[in-house]
Amino acid sequence: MALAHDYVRSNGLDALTMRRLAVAADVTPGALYKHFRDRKDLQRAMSDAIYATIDLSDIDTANPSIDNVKTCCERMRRAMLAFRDGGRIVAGSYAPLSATLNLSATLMTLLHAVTAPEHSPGQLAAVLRSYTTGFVIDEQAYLELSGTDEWDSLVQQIAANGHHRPTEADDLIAILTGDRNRRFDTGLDMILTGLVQASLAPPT
Amino acid sequence: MALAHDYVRSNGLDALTMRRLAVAADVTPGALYKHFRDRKDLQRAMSDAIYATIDLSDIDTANPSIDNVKTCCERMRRAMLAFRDGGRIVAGSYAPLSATLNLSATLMTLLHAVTAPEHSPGQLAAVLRSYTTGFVIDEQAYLELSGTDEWDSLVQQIAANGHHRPTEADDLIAILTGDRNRRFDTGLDMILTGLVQASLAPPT
DNA sequence: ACCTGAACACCGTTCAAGT
DNA sequence: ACCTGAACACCGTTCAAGT
Repeated sequence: MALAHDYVRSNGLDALTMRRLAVAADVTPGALYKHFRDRKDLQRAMSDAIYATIDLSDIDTANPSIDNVKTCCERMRRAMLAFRDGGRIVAGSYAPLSATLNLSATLMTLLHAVTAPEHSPGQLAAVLRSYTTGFVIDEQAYLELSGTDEWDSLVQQIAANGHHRPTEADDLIAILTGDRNRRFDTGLDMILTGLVQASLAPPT
Repeated sequence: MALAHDYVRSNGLDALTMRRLAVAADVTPGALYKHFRDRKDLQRAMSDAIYATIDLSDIDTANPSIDNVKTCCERMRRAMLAFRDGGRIVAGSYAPLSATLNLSATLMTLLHAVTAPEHSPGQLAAVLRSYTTGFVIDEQAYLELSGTDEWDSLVQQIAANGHHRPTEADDLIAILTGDRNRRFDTGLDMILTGLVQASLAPPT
């Protein structure tokens, strides 16, 4: 398992194949199928391994706050970012394994206390997850591209195709190349502010 | 191009290979490389073809409103849902092709008028995109799984592994199996409400 | 319980050569 | 400009057989 992540870290998800993992593990390809049912099962295990790197010990679930929720999401993003293609590995893998469920549980507990009464904590958890994974996938796609000459040609294509409204093309590129930490944070704020306003700042 | 989507519609993205597409197009594998640089280029073209199905003609950009923004996002989701694995096809593909840029542009125009002054419309556009794609990926992953016996075994795993807090396990499943249209909509509301509040309901 | 060897039915991509 | 044929270096998965 650790081997699989080592491999992806240095070679990317698309380069991870059962056969290459087998040689990395000094084993015959067929032997892997005693440990994982198939490639999808391997990816689920990798997904959970990513969640397993998230340290939640300092988060006081007895004392929930919006900041705690944000910290959870930020750590989720950090964890995914720490693995090459981490976003894609996690997205839609539905890994109901221990580390994944663990994060879900603490996030849910925090949200129970913080969510405005008219919304469901589970629903908000889903929104936050969708946002975070979607964000990281885009981010990592950009990271893989930038630096290569493929990125330059993409930028040129955007400029060329968006001839009608040149400002938006620039905007599109600026968003990607800008400070992504801040952008993620602001996005979180955008989502959370609307939700807690009702409970924290009730109409006088 | 249309052929590629037909193929994915009936066989799924993972089953789409250059070779199979070639036989579907009644052509030799090598011939495809005169139309697409590689597999990634093909996926970018497919991504744009998905956006091309979105009809924006009835959206009055001169008269921007929150409802118009929501309509845009809903149609984006609809378009992705209409194609098998549409979310994954679009996610992080950075297709700077005409239909994609077209949607970006109208969304941006609408947001320019509606976004609270302290936030950037481009940033909000990115948040909405992250949310929508993330949502659809999860949704389609569920749709592919549900119905198969794999889904049943996942549900059992969730129940078994989440032994500490059984309620949350149920919650997790309920979220997925519930009314996803409503869930998407509420999520949008959650995001947008916080953002326009400042401009629509200024403190007295 | 875990592994090997060997096989089966595939992949993406390239490239000289044809029209 | 577009296509074929053929090749190269790979894939995931299965399964009898070994230990």
